[in-house]
Amino acid sequence: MSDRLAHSCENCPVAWENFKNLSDIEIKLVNENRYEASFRPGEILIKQGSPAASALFLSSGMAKAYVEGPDRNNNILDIVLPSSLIIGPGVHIDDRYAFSVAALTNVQTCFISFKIINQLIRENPEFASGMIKDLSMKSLIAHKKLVSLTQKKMAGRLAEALLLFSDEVFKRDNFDIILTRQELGELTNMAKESVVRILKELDSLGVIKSDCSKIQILDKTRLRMISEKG
Amino acid sequence: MSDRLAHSCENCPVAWENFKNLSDIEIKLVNENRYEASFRPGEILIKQGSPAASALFLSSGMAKAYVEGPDRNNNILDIVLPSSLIIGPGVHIDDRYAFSVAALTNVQTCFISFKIINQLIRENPEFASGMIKDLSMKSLIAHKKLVSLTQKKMAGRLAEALLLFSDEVFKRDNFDIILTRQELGELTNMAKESVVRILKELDSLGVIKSDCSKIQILDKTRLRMISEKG
DNA sequence: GTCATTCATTGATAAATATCAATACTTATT
DNA sequence: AATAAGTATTGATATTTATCAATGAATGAC
Repeated sequence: MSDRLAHSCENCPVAWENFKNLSDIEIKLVNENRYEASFRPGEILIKQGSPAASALFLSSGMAKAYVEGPDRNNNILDIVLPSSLIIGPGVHIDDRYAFSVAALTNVQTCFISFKIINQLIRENPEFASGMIKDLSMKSLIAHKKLVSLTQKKMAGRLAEALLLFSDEVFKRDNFDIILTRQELGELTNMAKESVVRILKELDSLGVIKSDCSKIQILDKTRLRMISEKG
Repeated sequence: MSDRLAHSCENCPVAWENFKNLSDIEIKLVNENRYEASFRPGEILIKQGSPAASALFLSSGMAKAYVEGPDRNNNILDIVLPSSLIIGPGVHIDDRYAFSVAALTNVQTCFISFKIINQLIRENPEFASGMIKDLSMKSLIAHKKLVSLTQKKMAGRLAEALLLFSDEVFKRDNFDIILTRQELGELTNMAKESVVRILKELDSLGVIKSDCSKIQILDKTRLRMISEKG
């Protein structure tokens, strides 16, 4: 992890949408209290339980947000991409991060002191409102995830994960999945062996082509059906 | 469901904590745009998917918040008690309720137009901040629920639910559980028959006494252990 | 009070999924 | 290149949990 200060928020192409609600003076404040850092794959950006002092943004790369359960069992909550605010809900409650974040690729990040964020919430109602929208959106996603994990069977959950990568993360139909089978299991709540078996099954059905880390979606309509039918 | 306007927010003993951040004029505004309604057990206060115009508070009674999955499978998210804000996260996003709420007992409610809430968010930074805290707290609870539902086995999940009733809802060790076995299953993500079997098992272990709707916790330490060990 | 309906319980069985063990394959390191 | 460590795959098996079917108990409607 190497530190340096670079670029500027004013014209950042991957700035958080809510920063558009800030005045020039306010965005300058953010910019002056911003620290860049870069991470390599596997390195931990945020550790669950540690004191939460900053909000985090990726300027490039991908990371995973996950909760560590008892017995080293993890649940991957989300694949984190640039432009999205990473701020554990615990920050507003008990000053602790409620989940961990680890780099999946090389990652460039900006840390912005939570003091500044808090000040902006109090000074700029539009910004506060944007923060509420952001939290609400994440809450909605969490609801969906809960229903998916509890009501769908393995094939449906894995299909959903593949669609996440295709539609949201890579925005293409063939990609190098950046998660191991173990991690895919942590995302979809199943054992790594089950991930392997269901990938193979989807492959033999002709819905996808799966060769180690390379995934190609052949029949997206069918994959969507499997995802929805559970 | 009968309507009438009564009491007043100014000295409501079960007012939402965040209303304490409002000025006299603001609380008056809330009070003037408030409608009371009462419901009987089973009646639906909020229907998932319907247009979201109001925030809801219980002034007395208990309700269940639940998401309706495909195929009439429900997940009970939470038991709702007085003093807590009920406002689907969808309200800030797409003006739809993201979950349903149904009365478990006779229930007195206050509906407060979301327009007013939104206005207060923009005019009163402390109130906005309180709203962010509230959303964050709910988000934290959702994380915990996710981990619990995916990583614990049935006995652990049911033990957790019993502790919820004992510690949060009734604040006593013997109570008339207000959920059917079916609903207990929707809360803990298991079949109603499994609920019956595990209650029986906990009973024969001497941890609880379970007789239809009457539950008595005999060994809370042990119950907590079962809940934590999974 | 009687009937109908929902709710609770039980046992038997089936389905879903995890675990274990062995092996092959990759990747990084010396 | 040889070794080691993590990763992927496969088959066999065990565990967990749901489903089905039958019955009794409780509750509400008339």
